[in-house]
Amino acid sequence: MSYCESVYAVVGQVPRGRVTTYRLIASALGNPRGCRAAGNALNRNPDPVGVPCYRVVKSDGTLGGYNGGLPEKIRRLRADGIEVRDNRVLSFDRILFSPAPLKRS
DNA sequence: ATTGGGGCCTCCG
DNA sequence: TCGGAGGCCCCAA
Repeated sequence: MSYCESVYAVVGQVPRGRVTTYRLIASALGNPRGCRAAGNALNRNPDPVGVPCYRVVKSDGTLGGYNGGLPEKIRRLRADGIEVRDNRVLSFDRILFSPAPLKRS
């Protein structure tokens, strides 16, 4: 399983109404420094339906980027009941989700 | 609030 | 195969 695929697998763990960060994803895969690589993987998200990459934000709670455009990312988050203001997720510390470590094969 | 430097991975020549 | 560029980042100044 490629790095990209494992990234998608981890993102799949994030429940509705919660968010996670690029950093946490990289950590779950065993390397906290791979955060940028994780972002790179999500950038070319092959399956926007099965992989809700809009639930992934920066480690400081700001939104980060989105292939479909930020407005779209915000809309999707709101649809999940998450409030966004000034490019930042509200109550970030309360809805932050830490993915379980994933073993790579 | 900005900025520069660092590090991980994938794609393309 | 090898090398370089770039990406939805992070953190210390």
